[in-house]
Amino acid sequence: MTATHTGPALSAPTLDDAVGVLRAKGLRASSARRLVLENLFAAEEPVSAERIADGLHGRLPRSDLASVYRNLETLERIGLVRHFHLVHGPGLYAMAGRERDYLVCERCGALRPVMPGALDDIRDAVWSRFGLRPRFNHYPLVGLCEGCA
Amino acid sequence: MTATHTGPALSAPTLDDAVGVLRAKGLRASSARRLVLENLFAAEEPVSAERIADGLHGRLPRSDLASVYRNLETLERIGLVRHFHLVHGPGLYAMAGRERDYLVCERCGALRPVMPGALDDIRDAVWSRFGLRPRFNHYPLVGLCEGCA
DNA sequence: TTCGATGCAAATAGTTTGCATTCTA
DNA sequence: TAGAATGCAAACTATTTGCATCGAA
Repeated sequence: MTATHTGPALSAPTLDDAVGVLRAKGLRASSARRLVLENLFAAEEPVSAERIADGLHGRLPRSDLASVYRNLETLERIGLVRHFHLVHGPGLYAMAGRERDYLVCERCGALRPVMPGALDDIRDAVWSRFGLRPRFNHYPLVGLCEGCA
Repeated sequence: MTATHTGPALSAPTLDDAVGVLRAKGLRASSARRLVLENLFAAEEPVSAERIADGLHGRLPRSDLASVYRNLETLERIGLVRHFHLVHGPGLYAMAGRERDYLVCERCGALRPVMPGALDDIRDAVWSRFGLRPRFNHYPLVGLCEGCA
């Protein structure tokens, strides 16, 4: 179906670890590929492909957008990277293990990140009622916050 | 924030009801607008703007895609129509009150529609823990089904 | 020295916008 | 008959693909 990697996040706390994973998978650690990883490690927040291509607004060298997309797809396929969507705008990418789950108010736009474990009860409830083990890190939970409800 | 109508779904079981709502809101019941409504009433499933523009594959006259989008936005703003997204592909539109919530398996693509009320427990749990009243009808719940987990 | 990866350009999908014209209320 | 809505074309955003070339293993 989707190319989404669904196993456990690979452990890659540093660029060198990530490069090690690449090699272990028989993939090449090209300079463009490393640069994508450098961007992801340097970014404190999840970033779009566009933002990676412009080197986080020039902090790093710029790279080709199509190659960025190809590399993000590769890195996601092997579990080093995850991407998700907010309500508007491009997909956002982060190193696996750094993701948060997001709650978004559809009226005021308030965005609340929570640690992935915070939604485990909810996940369990969906699993026992519907036989689907949901991840809430691909799409945010969209609704009305207390102020807007 | 978004133009999404967040109040209760308007009651419009027939085309004439919907036209009545339009007029009550001071909006015009142009023929293009009516045609969009006819498409939505005629479709058993939620449909894309493109599919409406081609008259449900020719069952109805075709209309201009840009106008279809504009009309869907108008109809959604006043609460007659809702749209949501699955994992891939265009947004899908349906008359308000006809929507389902969806559970999608990210591996095999299995799509399971449930009545909106079925997720009320989950909604309540999210509300009490996080102060967000989620709707699960804008994005599906994405995860792994029993077969794929 | 091979084949995976790159960079450029062009294509694609989905949606939005500008504007002169048409039609509803 | 005023202004809302239309239809066409063009722009736009996000993403993907084709292909000749390059470079990591």
